[in-house]
Amino acid sequence: MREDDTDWFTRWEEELPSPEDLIPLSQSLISPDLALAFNIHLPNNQPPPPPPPPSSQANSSAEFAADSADLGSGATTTTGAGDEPARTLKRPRLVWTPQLHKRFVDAVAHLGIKNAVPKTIMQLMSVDGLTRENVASHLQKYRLYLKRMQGLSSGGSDPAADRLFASSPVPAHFLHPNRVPSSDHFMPAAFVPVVTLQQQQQMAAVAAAAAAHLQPPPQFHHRQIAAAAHFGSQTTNGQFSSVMASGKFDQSFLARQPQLPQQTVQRMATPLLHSPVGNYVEDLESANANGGRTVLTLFPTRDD
DNA sequence: GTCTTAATAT
DNA sequence: AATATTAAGA
Repeated sequence: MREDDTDWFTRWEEELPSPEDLIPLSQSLISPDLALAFNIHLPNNQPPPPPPPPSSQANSSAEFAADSADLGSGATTTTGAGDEPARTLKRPRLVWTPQLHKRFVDAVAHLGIKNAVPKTIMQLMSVDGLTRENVASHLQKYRLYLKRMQGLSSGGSDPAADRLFASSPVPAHFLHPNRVPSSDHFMPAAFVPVVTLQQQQQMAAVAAAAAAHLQPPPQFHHRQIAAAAHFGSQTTNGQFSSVMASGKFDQSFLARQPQLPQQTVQRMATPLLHSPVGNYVEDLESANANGGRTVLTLFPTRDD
């Protein structure tokens, strides 16, 4: 049931969110309970404009949350009151949303296999609050995923597994390194400064509720539910196909060669859009016997 | 010091 | 289950 998809990058580009699309909402980290208790609702986002070529300039940073906009750049804050938290405080678990993962994949793709190490990936992603460890951990898992993928030539596709990873197309070079991406195609428009929002939080919550066959809180709209439910289900159709006919390729990315000196990564991320805004929202994992675990959710925007 | 991998913890 | 943390080796 796998179809060939050699145009994945086309789709990929199309899916790049435009600056207007992202709502840089700065928000201090308020305690999850607080956030949930007051569950804040998002402004909304405007209809998605077509994928503009790089050079579109945006000014989206206009509307900041009246609530608490400072935190945006600087230290991680945990509670609105104090602002010297970082140290010694445990960060909430990061939730790798499809959007965030996409960013990760983009970063890896653009760095080139060789430079795609946690630190550089992290830098390229330029997601405020994202740590090297976050990336390292994700990278490790992602590599395992790719490896697994190679094992499968035809036939099996484990649908249930790896939903997240399946949500972003795997660049061909990841699988067959023979090709050099540099000279060729794409270069995704521009990274947009990220990120996070409560939209996300709500989406996640709704998705969780949906998954748990629960009834979502009344304030959510159907569209949101649909969107939330959608992500993760498929999104990506036939990304792998004849690629691995021969069985094995040079796993340059999977099994890394000797270390090489790392060089400075120039963040191609939206150099001049607006100031990097980092926001996180704490979210409580609900609907599960989890004991209310706190998570860090970084999320850009919509989904289609 | 960073990276990678495996194992283990939450 | 997903993510974090740690250990050990390069």
